[in-house]
Amino acid sequence: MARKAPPRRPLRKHKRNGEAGTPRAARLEEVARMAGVSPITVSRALRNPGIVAEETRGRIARAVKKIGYVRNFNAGALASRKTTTIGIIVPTIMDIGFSEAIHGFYDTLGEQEYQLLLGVSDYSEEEEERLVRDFLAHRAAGVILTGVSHGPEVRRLLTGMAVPTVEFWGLTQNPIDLCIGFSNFDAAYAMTRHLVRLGYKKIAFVSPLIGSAMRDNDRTRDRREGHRKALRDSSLSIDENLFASGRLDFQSGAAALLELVEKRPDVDAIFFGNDVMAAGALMECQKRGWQVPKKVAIAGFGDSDLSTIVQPALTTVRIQRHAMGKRAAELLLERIAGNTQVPKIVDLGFDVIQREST
Amino acid sequence: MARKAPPRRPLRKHKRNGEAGTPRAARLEEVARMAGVSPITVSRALRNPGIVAEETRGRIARAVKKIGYVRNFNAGALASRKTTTIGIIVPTIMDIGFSEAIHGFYDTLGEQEYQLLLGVSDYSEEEEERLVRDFLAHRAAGVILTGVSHGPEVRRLLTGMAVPTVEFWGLTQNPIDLCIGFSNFDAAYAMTRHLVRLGYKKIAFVSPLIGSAMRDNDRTRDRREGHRKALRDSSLSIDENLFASGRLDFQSGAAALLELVEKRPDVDAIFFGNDVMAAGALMECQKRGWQVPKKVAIAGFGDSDLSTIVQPALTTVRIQRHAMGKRAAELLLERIAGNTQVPKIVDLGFDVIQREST
DNA sequence: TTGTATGCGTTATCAG
DNA sequence: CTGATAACGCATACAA
Repeated sequence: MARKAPPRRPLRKHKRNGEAGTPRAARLEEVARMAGVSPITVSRALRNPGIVAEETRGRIARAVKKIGYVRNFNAGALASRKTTTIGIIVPTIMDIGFSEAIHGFYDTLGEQEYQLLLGVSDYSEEEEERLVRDFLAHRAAGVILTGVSHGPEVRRLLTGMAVPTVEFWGLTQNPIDLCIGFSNFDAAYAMTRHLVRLGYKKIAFVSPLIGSAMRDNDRTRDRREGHRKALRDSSLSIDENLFASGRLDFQSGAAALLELVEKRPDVDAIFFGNDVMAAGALMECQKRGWQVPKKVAIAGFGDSDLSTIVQPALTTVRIQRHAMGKRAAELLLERIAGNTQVPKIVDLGFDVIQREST
Repeated sequence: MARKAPPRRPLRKHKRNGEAGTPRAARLEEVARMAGVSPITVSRALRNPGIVAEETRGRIARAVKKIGYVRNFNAGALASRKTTTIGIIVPTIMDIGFSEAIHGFYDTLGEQEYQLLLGVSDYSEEEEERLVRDFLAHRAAGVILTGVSHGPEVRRLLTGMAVPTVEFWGLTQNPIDLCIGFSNFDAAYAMTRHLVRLGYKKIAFVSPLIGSAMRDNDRTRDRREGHRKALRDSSLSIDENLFASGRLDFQSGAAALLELVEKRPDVDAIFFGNDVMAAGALMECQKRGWQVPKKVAIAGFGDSDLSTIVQPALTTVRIQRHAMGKRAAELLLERIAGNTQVPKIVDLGFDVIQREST
């Protein structure tokens, strides 16, 4: 029983890269050796050329080129606990509004040597949370979220890890960190009031449903509520037959138009929660020879390119899509840079654009 | 002179995290301590739960939750020399075609726990090269590029680091690694031949110009050349007055139409290199009361949603936008997984869709 | 302006 | 199924 433990052989120090199997990417050290300097000097030359002597820098540059050295952000991030990665989540990229916002980010980020991690949530809070987790696992320097309502974990994660965050496309008094956008409620309210002023009495509202789950979301809900409030404030009755919804595409816009006209033949205006649906309805009117806005007025939301192209040109709500992205990125970068003077809530507003369809 | 060197004080081992200043993200080790296991076990439980005893796994899960641990991909990537990051470069996201392709990637990547680094090159080869470099610095597991012509460095970098790569939206016999798409040349050729068969003789072509540099690119060039070849093969003369170009938007489509009609009043068909421009031209015709296709036939490229909505519905070339993205991601993932049976060149083809505008 | 020593948080490898 | 140890490639802190 009382057997002695076997004498402990010294553990063989294992080299992970023993065999010359897979070719490895070049390391800083190899560049350093070739340039006759230390690795840290190469590192400096690459990140902050100004602080390295010109002559040294030249030798390093040559070595880098010759060896084909490519930086390793992962190692760098680990050592410095910093990254130049920004994570952004949009519900979809099939909506030109979000595409344009992303375009806006790019105008700011591109020049600043930041990389963009893109997440598409498909309007799902669960998916959004998963994506936020991934961004944090990447130790993203900042995160941009669409809208102002998220799962509870999202806020906890982001504040817990103290990651600069911008919520855009909506407004709230209690942002996770910063927020920039416009009030969906106010915008819809304004449009409906505008329609009332034009003399319309039976004003319908169409909610776009989105994502594979075909749900609405906080933005859509806010718009619908803004519309309802405007009706109440105008002493117009709220008739549930004047509400419809449908998938966010041309066809469903046309379908919603027909549905409403059938339910309430006397409907005199339809406010679509999205330009695309409004354009679809406009096309349907054209096909059927219905005069717009004579038979029925049509308004959209978003002021996409479409709205000036269709006939008649579409009355719509203009929002600052590109600016929203651009400014969001600017705010985020300032925040990351440690600027404490960054405004926490930025309202970019909206405009009701009266054209020919109302 | 002969002063002795001062006795070497032992260097103070510096702790980087001496002060309790910035709160640090929790580490694997802390979770391990709380769960009463070693860090490596936690690591395993997180990455591959199956190989850890259920009971152990439970304790670990609880500790993770309590501590609020979030994985650190940077450290993981460094240690394993692997990432779950895919880099993709598109020329723009303002074109619905690319948006839809990205959407396609997502349908594949999302479920596979990969993250997406997005690069927008704005149709610039220099920018594309910079982005590829960034992706490599992130040690992306794979890269997806738009089109098949790139700066020379791009190929060198990608092959040099042996990064699985898919080029999409075009076809070439000599891909960097894999490629999937359709022949822009053949597609345009087919459309023009189609127009010839319909009896048109004066068939114009409009090249969309893109990016802030307003250039064309290999895809556009291929389409134009396909068109020219079709004319030659049909024994139709090539008249430079039947070529125009303009920014890729509605307005420029309308402008190109007017320009062509002015230069060649007898133009009987116009093939636009992009649906958006074609739709713009269609709108212009409608405004002016020009019958389409009676006065002039109009064809587009891309089969976007627009094409079925405009009146008359637009004849166009359908390409597999969503499938291109989805399949590209599938190919890439198989390649990353080490599957050597992946086809190197995948032709998704195209279809000429005859509607009412020709 | 450059170099030395050390740590970043994880995973591969090998042992049990 | 779990653990001990040594890398992974770079940047910070400090010294020279």
